[in-house]
Amino acid sequence: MGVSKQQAAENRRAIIAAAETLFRERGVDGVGLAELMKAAGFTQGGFYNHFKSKDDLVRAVLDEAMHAGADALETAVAQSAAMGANPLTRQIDWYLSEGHRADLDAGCPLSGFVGDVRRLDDGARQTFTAGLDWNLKRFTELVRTPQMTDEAARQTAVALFSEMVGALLLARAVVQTDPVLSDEILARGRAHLHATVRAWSRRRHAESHR
Amino acid sequence: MGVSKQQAAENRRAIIAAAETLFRERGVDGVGLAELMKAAGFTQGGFYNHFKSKDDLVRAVLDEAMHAGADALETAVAQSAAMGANPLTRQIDWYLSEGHRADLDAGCPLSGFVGDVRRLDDGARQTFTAGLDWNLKRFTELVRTPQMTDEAARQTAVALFSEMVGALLLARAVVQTDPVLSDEILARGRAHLHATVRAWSRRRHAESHR
DNA sequence: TGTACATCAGTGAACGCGCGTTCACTGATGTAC
DNA sequence: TGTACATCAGTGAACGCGCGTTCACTGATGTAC
Repeated sequence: MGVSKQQAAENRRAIIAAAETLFRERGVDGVGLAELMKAAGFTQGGFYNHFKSKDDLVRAVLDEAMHAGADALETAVAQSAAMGANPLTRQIDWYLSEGHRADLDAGCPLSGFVGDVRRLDDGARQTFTAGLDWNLKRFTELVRTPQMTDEAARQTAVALFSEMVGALLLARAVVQTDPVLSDEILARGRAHLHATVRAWSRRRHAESHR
Repeated sequence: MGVSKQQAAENRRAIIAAAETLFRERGVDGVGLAELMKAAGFTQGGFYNHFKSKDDLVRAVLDEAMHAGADALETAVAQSAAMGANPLTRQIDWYLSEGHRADLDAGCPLSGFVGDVRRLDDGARQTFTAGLDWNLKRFTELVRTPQMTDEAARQTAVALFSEMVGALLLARAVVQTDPVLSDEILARGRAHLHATVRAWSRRRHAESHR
């Protein structure tokens, strides 16, 4: 068909975007290349002009998703700072919101792919691991107060994030069959995480008055 | 081949057991019926003597896994009681142990299937939901102390279990690529959950001295 | 700046393969008399 | 209790289908002169 290099690069991005949506909704194994290429607006054969194999695409999708997730977190933190809000509290509320539960396509890639990643190839697993690593480091900074040790901040960040992921996944797993239970899991997760955040600030306060 | 009714029932159980192992390791979509029947010691065609379809088998597997998971929890609680140990603390330590992380085949079915269940058919999702529901009720009883309200016990149980599931899934997702991070997630999960349990007993103590 | 040609992203048909499911058949089990 | 027959869990080949991948071909883009 003859297409400019710029157009080709855009098409590649379109394939990755379509694949990310489909993979998150139905799993990597649940989506064929023909369907995927059609969703991106192309025919099946063109796939191998952009990717060496389906595994290669999966790696590209994970890579893209992790970068987008990191960007989204930074944007949210910057917005919270501009509004004078606590970025951590806002992140908790967004993460365990009904909107995020429904937004499989574009939500947190760590919870989106955590169930599949074990079965993906080594490159995809490394990308996922790097994304989790970055996320936990960033959370550690958000959790941190001047009074906290490195150790305490890290401990808190890992525990907080684990609870966020667990609550979101459980809420998503049952939302179709028991929306009331699903809502309850989200609400109790938010309440508990808020209480935990409040508990530290109280502790910090107490320590600073010693 | 001509087989007694008892033998046929045992064979059905063997197929379910083989399927559970394979489904947990590689996902429902990642396992074919031919391979599955071979793993159970039969040829492909016999499958439909026991199940109406693959979806029917998936439902049977979920059902079996949920009952086995419930039995395992009751057994653990009874053992803890017999030893005079706190069943909740012991459950946390087991759940976030390296052994449970490695034991995909027979560990908690809720964390084992939470990633897949969204994509399974309605029967399987209902079985999963019923299993989660039971589990949260049972956890609420384990968490409960005479001083706690129903509401507080339920709140705590849901938050605890979410964190356990999230930490286990994240630890499993990265164990191959970064075992140090994986171990850290488990250890920090245990530490945080223990601290949370301790915090309630302190609070209960304080309240009872009012 | 204009012409000649190599590049390569696109098309769409085809490949072998494994999928879930169906089928005709076998023969010990289990039942009816 | 013994014989005749229906049942049904097993076998293994076959079905159509969609999978990931390969291929020959097209034609505008992009480069060399």
